[in-house]
Formats: sequence, C-alpha cells, structure tokens
Amino acid sequence: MSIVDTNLTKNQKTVLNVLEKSSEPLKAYTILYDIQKKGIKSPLQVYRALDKLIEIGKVHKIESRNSYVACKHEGCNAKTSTSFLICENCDKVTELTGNNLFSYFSKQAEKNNFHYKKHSLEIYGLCESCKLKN
Amino acid sequence: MSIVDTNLTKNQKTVLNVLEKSSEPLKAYTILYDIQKKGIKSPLQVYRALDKLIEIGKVHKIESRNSYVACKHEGCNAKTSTSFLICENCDKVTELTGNNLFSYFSKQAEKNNFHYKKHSLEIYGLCESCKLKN
DNA sequence: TGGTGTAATGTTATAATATTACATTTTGAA
DNA sequence: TTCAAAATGTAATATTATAACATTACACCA
Repeated sequence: MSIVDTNLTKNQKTVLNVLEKSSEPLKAYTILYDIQKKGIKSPLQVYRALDKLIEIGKVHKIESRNSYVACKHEGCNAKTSTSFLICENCDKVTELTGNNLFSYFSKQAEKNNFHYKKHSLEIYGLCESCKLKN
Repeated sequence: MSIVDTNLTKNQKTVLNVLEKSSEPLKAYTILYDIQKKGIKSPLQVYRALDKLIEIGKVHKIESRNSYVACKHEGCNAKTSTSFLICENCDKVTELTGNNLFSYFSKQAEKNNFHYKKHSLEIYGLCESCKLKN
C-alpha cells in the first residue's frame, strides 16, 4: 500500500485491500460478502468507503459494469476521468494512462461548443492473450 | 418516425415514442410511469423494448446515468458504440457522431495490444448555453 | 486538557434498477 | 397450414444504491 493509505480509515483500508488483491473489478456486494468477517455488515459501509476511495483517486468505477477497481498508478491523476480497456472474453481490465485523451476530448467537445471537464471511456474488445486464443 | 419504425412492435413503438418526445434522457422506470396508461404494466416490458431498440440502434444507453435516449440520427450506425457530451448543469445530452473516434480508439487500444471492438464514451462538462450563464 | 467541528461509523429501512422463470400469443416464412 | 422464432403478459425476485438518523473518532486549537 502507498504512503497515502495511512490517511485512510479502517473501513476504507479494508475495502481498498480487497480491491487491490483482486485481479479483476469487483461489485460492491461482492466486496461486502468478502469482508463481512471484518466487521463490515452493511452495503452502506462499502459504498461510503468506495465513495471516498474514488474521490481520492485510489479506486475507479467502471460504469458499464457497476464494478470497481483499485488504481495501480501511484498518485493517479484520474480522480474524475477514467479510461479503460475491457476484455469481453476474460473481463480483464486495463487502465489507459499518461495519454493525450484529455486534449483530444477537449477538442472534440469544443467543436460542439461544449466545455470539457471530465470523461468516462470504456473500450470493449479482446486483450492480447484472448486475441491469440480466438 | 422513420420507415424502419414500421417494423417495430406495439411496445417498442410506445417506448420509442416517449423517448423521442423527451428533451432529455429518461430512466426505465420513468418511461414505465409515462406509459402505464397505454397498457404497459411491468418493468420487464420496458426493458425488453429498450433492449430491442438499442440492438437496432434507435436508442442508446447512457451508462453512467442508467438513462436512455432516442437516437436522432437517421440510420445511426452507433448500434454498439456511443459517445456523448453531457452537460453537468442542465443534463442536456448531445451525441458525438460522424467522428473519427473509432480509428483513434483503435490506435490507442493497439498500443496496449488490445483489439478494439466498441466503446462507450461519456464526456461531462458545460453545454454552450450553460457556459454562457456561468 | 477540554471543547468543537468535521468526517466517519453503525444500523435499519427502503428506493431504484434490472432480471428470472414460465405460460401464452403473435408473426411470418416454408 | 403449420411450425419456429419472436414478442408478450405476469409475478416474483435479484441486484445496485441511497435515505434517515443516532453515535463515535479524531484533529485542531483556545
């Protein structure tokens, strides 16, 4: 866990820990079942921890799947915007980072007289290993 | 309504009609309440109609809001992929079209050895009129 | 060191969104 | 006309998320 995590509360740490250990995105209720032994009993406790973790950028939500992933990037700046590659075959998720998506989207928006603030991009297809298999 | 609509069934037409008349995206249960007088009684009837309408490209889902919009583009090719500009102030939604997003995303994906198939892009910010007001 | 305000917590209930299961009807092409 | 596929109707239930409200933890600083 990173230095920043020392600021997290017990529930937040517990939820983040489950997500960091998972190889795939998890749903809120899956997280809940995983940590009931640790004293977290209600959905709200999970959602509140998720809200905070998302706010500080440690966790991102995958909108089209109602799932959550821990961010692997130290000091991820994707506090609000997210960009994912999602494998339709194995559900593996990769975050697109350090890209120029922001400026590209700003331009696209500007063409429509729209002021860009943030975005959610979810690309579906096949990851490398599933591409080879199929 | 377009020629294609003549292929639609009663429920599908009813749901599409509500969406086409709306100036903003609607939620499934909002649609349900709007059309109960027309004999549609259960959520499932709405969801089934939506599924079909989405499949043929007449309706798109806005993932981050669990909302649905009728597509204004005759013969919209966005049967699977969608790109929206969503105003955070007034909730107005504009669909990005005829753009080169497909090729751009394909390239971004390729850099990660990922085979692009489709995407969902939701850009948040301020529409033209809200930009002026604020 | 004790008060104070903010954030976090705990708990119950319920709202909002979406699907399963199964019986029946309509439709359209062979 | 018959048969299969698609659509429908209905009830029940699953899944995802929030409201409401009382309580507790903790950093800050007077």
